[in-house]
Amino acid sequence: MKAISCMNIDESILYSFGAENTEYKKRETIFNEGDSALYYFQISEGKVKLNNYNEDGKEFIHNILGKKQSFGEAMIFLNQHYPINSICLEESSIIKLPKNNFLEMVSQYPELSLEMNACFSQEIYYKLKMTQALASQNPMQRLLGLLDYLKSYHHNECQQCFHIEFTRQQIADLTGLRVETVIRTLKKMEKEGSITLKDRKILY
DNA sequence: CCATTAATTTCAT
DNA sequence: ATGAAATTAATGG
Repeated sequence: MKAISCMNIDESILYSFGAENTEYKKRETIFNEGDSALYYFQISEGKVKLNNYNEDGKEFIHNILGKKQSFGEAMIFLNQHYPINSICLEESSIIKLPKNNFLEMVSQYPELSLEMNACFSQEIYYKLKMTQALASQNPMQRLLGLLDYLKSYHHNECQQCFHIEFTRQQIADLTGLRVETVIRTLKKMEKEGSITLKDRKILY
């Protein structure tokens, strides 16, 4: 299956429709839960996490996105507020295109709609798989759900050579597990041969 | 070096 | 078995 990085629109097209580039520092917020969704965002450089905090302050990360990936586009088709926060994990350069300009762009480049449908489909498919995995009490099932989800972003079909570029803490926050549980479960998985741990890298 | 951040272990529950 | 706290390792200036 072709992996789809959602959604990578040529930067020059974005600029021609009035997009602007904003630099963010590490830990800086791009938008907060409750803000109205007014822009399409695409990462030019850097890394962004989408998260929430539960009632006792524990973080849940929905996704971590990198170069050439977009976020917030689903909300553009709704008159809704963001249900999540977006925060930069490192110094990042983000292109943002106002909603109306975005819609104008899509109407002039209808093929973007198709691409976007493909992206949304992919997203929904893996979100469902993640939801299934997260419904399990078993930490290993949760981790496998996340690993499959992440691996789906990349084409390489090779066995255990896909490097998970997240910290243990981030993995914990993505799966709703504690960091110690992640560490312990990863070790168990290595023993069973489902992953490889080299130095401190996780290969799946 | 020192400061910061991440990974792992220890220890109490 | 789990998580908070302490310890150890690595990274960056």
